[in-house]
Amino acid sequence: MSESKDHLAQGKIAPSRRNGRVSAKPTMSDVARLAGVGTMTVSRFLSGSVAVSSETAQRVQSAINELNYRPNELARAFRGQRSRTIGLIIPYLYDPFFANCVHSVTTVANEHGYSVIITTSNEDTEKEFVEVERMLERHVDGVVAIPARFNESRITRPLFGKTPVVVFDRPVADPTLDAVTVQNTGGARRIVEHLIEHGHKRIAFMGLSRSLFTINARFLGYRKALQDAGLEEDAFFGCDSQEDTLRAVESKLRGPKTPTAVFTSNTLATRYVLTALFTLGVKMPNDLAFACFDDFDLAEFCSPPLTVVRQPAQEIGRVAASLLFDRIARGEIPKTGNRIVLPVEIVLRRSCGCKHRGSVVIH
Amino acid sequence: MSESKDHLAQGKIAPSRRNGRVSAKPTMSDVARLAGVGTMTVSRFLSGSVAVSSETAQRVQSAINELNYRPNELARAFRGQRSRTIGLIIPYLYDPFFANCVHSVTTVANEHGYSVIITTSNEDTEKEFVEVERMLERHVDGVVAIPARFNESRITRPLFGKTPVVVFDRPVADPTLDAVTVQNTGGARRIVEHLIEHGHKRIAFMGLSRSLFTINARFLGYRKALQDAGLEEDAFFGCDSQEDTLRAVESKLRGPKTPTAVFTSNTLATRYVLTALFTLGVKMPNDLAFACFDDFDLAEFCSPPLTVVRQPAQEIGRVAASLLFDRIARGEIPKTGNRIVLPVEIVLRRSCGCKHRGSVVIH
DNA sequence: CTGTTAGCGCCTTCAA
DNA sequence: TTGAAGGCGCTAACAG
Repeated sequence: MSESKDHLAQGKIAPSRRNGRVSAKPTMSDVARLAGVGTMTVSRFLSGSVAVSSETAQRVQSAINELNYRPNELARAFRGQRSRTIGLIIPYLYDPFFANCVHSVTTVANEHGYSVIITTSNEDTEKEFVEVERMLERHVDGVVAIPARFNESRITRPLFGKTPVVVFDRPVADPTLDAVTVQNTGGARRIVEHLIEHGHKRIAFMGLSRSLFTINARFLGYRKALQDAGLEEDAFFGCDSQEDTLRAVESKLRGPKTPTAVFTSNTLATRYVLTALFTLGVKMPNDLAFACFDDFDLAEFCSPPLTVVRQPAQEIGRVAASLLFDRIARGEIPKTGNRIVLPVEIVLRRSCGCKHRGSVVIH
Repeated sequence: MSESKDHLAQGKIAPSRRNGRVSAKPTMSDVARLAGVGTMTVSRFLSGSVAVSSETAQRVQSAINELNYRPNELARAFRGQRSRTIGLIIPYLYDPFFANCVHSVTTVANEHGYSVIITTSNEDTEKEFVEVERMLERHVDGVVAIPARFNESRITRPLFGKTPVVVFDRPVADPTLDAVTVQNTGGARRIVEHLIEHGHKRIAFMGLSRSLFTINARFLGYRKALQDAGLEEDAFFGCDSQEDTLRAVESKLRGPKTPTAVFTSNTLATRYVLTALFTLGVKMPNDLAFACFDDFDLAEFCSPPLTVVRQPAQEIGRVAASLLFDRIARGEIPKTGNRIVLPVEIVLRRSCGCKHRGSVVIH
């Protein structure tokens, strides 16, 4: 009895204390008090989990309006099991491919009523690790990630406990994680075959580090195409900066076996190589035929328009996010994750030497 | 007495209950129990707010290691005043300018030990509003936003209560909000003057809606330049799609007063107009001189290389985020917000008719 | 249909 | 230097 009296007393002094604090946000019990009901009635009214009489509903609603009450999502997340938040990790944003992926992931998440905590790793596995921990401490319900330098990434099941994880663009060693990738090898192989069909015998490959999954996969496609045609490889990994790339391009062009075509393996390398060719005054496609992985706005307006392998960026993000929400809904961690491989599209423009445009989908 | 006994009893049964639940994350009291100390000692050890004896520190540390304990950031945020989270709202991500802004905002936030909740409004003020509410419910410590269609945006002080807000790229009507923008008018004016210096008398302006702050500000710069030179305006607002833009460009070129130069007011309009010119077979800069607002990768490789007004995208995001953390640290909401205007840079390439490259900074 | 109780994990306050 | 008590706002579980 005395206990319950205590509670009542508290209930009575609470409002004045509240009013004392100028800016305290109204809480559910403020609403309950004003409406003359218990907090659970307010809670139920908000969640709709259990019916409340339409008359009380009215009163609660007006109390909410009057106080301009908003539920404290932090308290909910803390109390319950779900934070309604997912984490999103990508290397960086200035690659339009990554930016598009982010756009679709956030869109899907918001459609599910979720918030997205985003972070950029800059390909730094240590920063990635720190940020993953931060996300886990915030109890995100799941994580979508493009792992930094895939093999070295510390993104593995044990780190996440029972929090679902979907990686995309690059898989990871851990087979229990879901992964969404594209036909990197197939796409690269096909476009190099196309260059071969144009009659090229000496085709160079330019890329960033081979320790990046996508770059390596594309290199393997390039290699396969050359091997099948009995041609010799000529690959350079190390387009880490404009200067390095310029040096590499220069030495290739001055070398004894000057390539007649070049294939660049992602947007960044493409930019560096194009700049280098521009600097050196090389004319495409006559001096050198050109094709690259990753489409971008205005590839159409380059001089000449560029032949590319296009990835469905938004689609990749959408599929990865959907997969994650699937996992979250089911609540179980699979023994073996899904491995989804999306098709790419070859877009023929002029830089390869084609006179006519065209496109082919590679599954 | 009986109360305290109750608590002790609870303390004793808790571990077994815990061990019963397979996957419960260890809590601070688990650590405390294992280390044979009170929870406050663990708390103090973690925060470093009060010294603990090095011997207990040892024990606590090993307990933490053994249990692989991570503090529950959700509980902290709930309990305390700070969520160590900021909200970030942008229209969309496929504009590289916006993507770069996001990159720098998240980088700055992470440097401050903060997480970033990101959302895209797609220029939809309703979605923007909903997402702001979600962020507020999550008790973000502050918000950085590019408001959707600035005048109509519902981003105003009352909505946010005492949560600090910094808008960037576009200001809002509310003068109490901090705003970071660039020299839109000055930059546009200068580049149009440059076209005039090339001898052009009929210069067209192409843009999205004038209800977008940046577009309007750039238009005003364009207008000023023409007025000062005694020339006639020729503006089109409505580059909302490729089709609309193509139609507009076509009719301009067929009209009685065909422009000899065109200025496009952002990346999107630029892309549409370039595509239209390409489709119609217009040659730059001879048939038509060209200049645009917003630089982008590979503007260098367009045919011809494009003359642009470049905004310091990363810098804008960095300044906006820093301003926000300033506000968060001070904890007071200003009567009148800061209005920071950053310079832009004119980058002369070939599309304007220049033979030589060059650049000028406009403050 | 509605209310009461209890406690999520942490840290502030008070007491030793 | 350390510990105990209490409560942040919410909702599951149990009464009525």
